Order: sequence, then structure tokens, then C-alpha cells
Amino acid sequence: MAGDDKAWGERTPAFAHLIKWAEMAVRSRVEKAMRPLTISSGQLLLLAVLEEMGEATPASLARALHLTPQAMTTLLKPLDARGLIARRPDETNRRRVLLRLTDKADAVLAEVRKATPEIEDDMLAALSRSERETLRSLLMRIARPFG
Amino acid sequence: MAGDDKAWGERTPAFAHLIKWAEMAVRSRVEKAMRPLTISSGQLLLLAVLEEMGEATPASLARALHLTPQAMTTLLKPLDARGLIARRPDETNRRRVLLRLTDKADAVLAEVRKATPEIEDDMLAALSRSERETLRSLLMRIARPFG
DNA sequence: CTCATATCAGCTTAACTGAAATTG
DNA sequence: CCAATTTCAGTTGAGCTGATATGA
Repeated sequence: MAGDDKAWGERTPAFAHLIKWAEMAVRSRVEKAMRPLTISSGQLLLLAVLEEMGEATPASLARALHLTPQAMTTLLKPLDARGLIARRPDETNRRRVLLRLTDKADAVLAEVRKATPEIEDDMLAALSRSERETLRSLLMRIARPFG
Repeated sequence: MAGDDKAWGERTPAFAHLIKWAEMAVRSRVEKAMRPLTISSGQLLLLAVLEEMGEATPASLARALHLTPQAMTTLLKPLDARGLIARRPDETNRRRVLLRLTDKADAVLAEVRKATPEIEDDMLAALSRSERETLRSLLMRIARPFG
């Protein structure tokens, strides 16, 4: 019965806590592995989402990542300074700026992808191949803002 | 087929990115809802884990949450100041301090649990009842440090 | 002596609010 | 005039490293 679960006791942990815990676990591993590239997990997610979107405005990225536009400005600044982001004005709406990854950013992402499968294997060691697929697909289905 | 997925394009998002995205999504909702209690999602996870452990040292909490002991000191400070944490020395090992939730902390957690199911329903709206159960159980199985 | 624990100090980054400029 | 976008300025919080004190 539920009360016999040693790991969590009688109370089922809230979804929010499970996600937060998993994020902290993966963050500590990823940021340690990415130390040589000096890139944070937040910056990394931004690059991956922008790669997916192809071209996007700061405002739309902020909405996708549940941040304020102001927070997006500060998140973009170090990436900008390192030449990972290209900017061009949107001629159809001149308030807007369109962002795109540079070749240098593609290279950084490739570098990152060499190191992360090992971390993923470590995190998901308790799950079978098919359980990992299930977990990934369920997480993708709640990731609506990317659609 | 995979290449037709509009949401993520041809590349499957790394597990690390899915988790980070979900955490940001849930964080923005939770911290907005918890504004009146002025408590962060990190502080909240700490309270939940300490509730689960019953009694724990700062060092063991830091290991459970993948933080340095120093980060744990700073995370504990505001909770301490609000009277949510009780401390007593461990007589069997006088380097150690044992932490425990106060009644006030229990009350805060009860307050939080009134507001969070709504957020959870919103986040998991795309999943059926049994899919939610599956997701929760898979996440719990990778949450080894709590065992 | 060495290792683990706790905490202080200082630093960096990532988030927020508020305010301003620009354009639709 | 109002709403959306971008960005600047200032503030807070949450993580890190380094150093220190203490006890097993």
C-alpha cells in the first residue's frame, strides 16, 4: 500500500516538486559538464528552442519560456556578446527584432550534444528503454508552448 | 512519423531541455500563485523534502537537492528567519545540526496544497488520468536521492 | 592529520518590477 | 490614445568558490 513507500512516505509528491527536483538534478550535472563552455542550462534551453523555431522575436521566446521580456533581454545579452545570436529587423513590423542562431551557436549545440547522452543515461538509469520513451513522449505532450 | 511533428521538428528534444522547460512553466505559475506567501519554488521543495525526511541535517538536504552545503545555508536562512525550521544539535555527533519543520511550516504547506492542484490540472491538461499516473510514477522512480 | 559539517564572505547570473522609446 | 515590443536601470534571490572553525 501507499503507506509502505519508503522513498516518499504516505504523501504523494506534487508534480511541481518532482519536476523541480529533476531539474535541479539535471542542472547540477549539465552545468558541471558544460563548465568548459561556460554556458548555463537556461542559456542552453534558449538556444535549443531558437534552433527549433528557426527565427523568433525576443517577445515570442519569452512567452515560450514563461519569462518576462525583460528577463529575455538579460538572458540574450551574454549569448549576443559571444556571437551566438544574429539579429535583423523585421521589415513588416519595425518594432520587432528577429533572432536566429549563428554557425557558432550550431557548433556549441553540437558540442553540448556530445556530452549530454551520458548524463541522460545516468539520470534515467532506473528506467527501461520503453519507459524512457514513454516519459519523453509524455513530457513532450505537455510542452505545448513550442507548438 | 517523427519528422512531421510540428512542435519540435525533426530533432527530439533532449531530456534535460524538456525537464528545464517544464520546470520554468510550473515555476512561473507556482510563484505567481504563491505571491501572497512570498515563498519560492526552491524553498517549497526544501520544505516538502524535509517534511518527508522528518529530521535531517543541512548537509544531507544539500545532497538530496544537488546543492552545495553553502547554497543550503542561504536557502535555509529566510525559512529560519520566518520560524519555519526548528534546529537542535545532534548529541551523537556534535558537528551536526538536526532540522525539522515547525507547526508554522506545516500550516504553510497546507496553504500551498490548497492552491497547487489547480496549477497541476492546467499543466497536465493534455494527459488522461492514467497518463498522469504513469508520468508521476516514472518521475518518482528517477527521484532516487529521496530513498 | 584528515575528513565532514556548518557557516561566513564575496561573486555571478537569472529572475523580477518600473520606466522609457518606438512603432502599429 | 492605446497596445505591443524592446531595452535600460535597479533590486532580489539563488547558485557558485574560497576560507574558517569545529568536532569525529
